[in-house]
Amino acid sequence: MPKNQKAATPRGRPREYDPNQALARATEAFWRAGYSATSVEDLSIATKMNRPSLYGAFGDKRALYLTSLSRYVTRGRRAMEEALSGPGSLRDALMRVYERSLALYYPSKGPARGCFLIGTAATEAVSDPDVRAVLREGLREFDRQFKARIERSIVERELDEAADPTTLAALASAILHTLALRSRAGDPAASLRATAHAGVDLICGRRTGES
Amino acid sequence: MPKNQKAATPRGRPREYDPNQALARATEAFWRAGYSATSVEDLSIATKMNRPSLYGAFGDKRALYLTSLSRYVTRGRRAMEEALSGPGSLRDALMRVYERSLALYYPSKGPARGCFLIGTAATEAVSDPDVRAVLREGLREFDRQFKARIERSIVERELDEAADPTTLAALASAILHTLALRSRAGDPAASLRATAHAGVDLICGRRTGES
DNA sequence: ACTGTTTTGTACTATATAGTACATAAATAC
DNA sequence: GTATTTATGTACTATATAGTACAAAACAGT
Repeated sequence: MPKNQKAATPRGRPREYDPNQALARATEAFWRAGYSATSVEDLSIATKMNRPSLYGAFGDKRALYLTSLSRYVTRGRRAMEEALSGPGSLRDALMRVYERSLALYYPSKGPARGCFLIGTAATEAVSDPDVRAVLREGLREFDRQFKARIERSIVERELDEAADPTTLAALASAILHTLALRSRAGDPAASLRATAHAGVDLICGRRTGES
Repeated sequence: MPKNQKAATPRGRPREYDPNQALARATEAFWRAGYSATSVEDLSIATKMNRPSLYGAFGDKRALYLTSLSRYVTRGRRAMEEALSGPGSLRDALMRVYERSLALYYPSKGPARGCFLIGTAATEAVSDPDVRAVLREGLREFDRQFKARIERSIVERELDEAADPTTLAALASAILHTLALRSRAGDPAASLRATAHAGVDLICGRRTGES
């Protein structure tokens, strides 16, 4: 039996928190108020960890924020892969992405909060190069995925082969960005759903107004 | 001669600051770092006003931020009216809006900063109803102006009368939103210009890839 | 010159916040 | 049991920050 593997029960006093859940709670705190307006005290309360445990587990506030952002981008990437690779047309796939995003932006309880990355990292991005890098790479990742799905639609003759996947993907992302922003501005979900539909119609080549 | 008018020279010690310029400087400070990360001390330095003068002139930090936001929206509305009412096609008008926005988002000196409203108010909007109201109304104002210009294009037979001005305006705004966001994420201005062109092509009814 | 008015600049208080030192607790290894 | 290891909880320090009190300064009117 090789003993390289992590010990079933580590040495000292066991943790009283679940690191993954704590990170989720910290993310929610940042999501509501943004990076700068969230104090370490707020994070301590949200995660139910005392301050020294927080520092021990995640480092300082900035490191915790960057970890939260990375986790959010990773999970977003997976959710998007799933939504885009599902059955149906390009239109179906895109609408699945937007519907899932809206479900995230409007939690069943609590106020509309939009996208964690777009809603909070955009503010810090100008003054913090690391946040900017995470934001830029996150947005690029979404661009890439939209682009790959659009390329597939061109290969499958669903879209005209004259269509440019890069710019169409940028526009599919633009729809996502406007949903992220407008939900945080308090727009009703129904109006954003309509916007998403109109955007998808345009991208998929149906002129607005046609039935 | 009626004496209701404001005195040419008011009573006490004259101000050593220009209120409008001070507001512009405060806006720049908020623009860089966001509302929460900007301290009153930062604002005092940026405006070259000492703290008591700041409070006397603009109230507390939050009031100053709301005033800065309102001023930005007002000026943005005027700039947009000008850009949209200028000569040329709908395509020309929309591109003027985007070009002017990019000029604002990428200052000649200093790092890219995106849109002040979108880049900073979106973060505060969830927890501050007043900021949320300014953000929502600001976005709506831009929607309204795009819509009015699009309606004009329909009347003038430039656009198909089946086109829906409301959703097309929402998409024109979406292009603006993605520019605002991506510039803050550090994307190069040239790539955003390409995105704007692609979006305008789609809105004005030219399929991507056509010459 | 004197008075009243408004702004400025210094200095202060009270609180919030980040980060850490240290004693205690809870587990494993022997 | 005893030592070792890791986590927890309290308490502390140092700094940052918001907001204000108060005296001095700079003007107008008389």
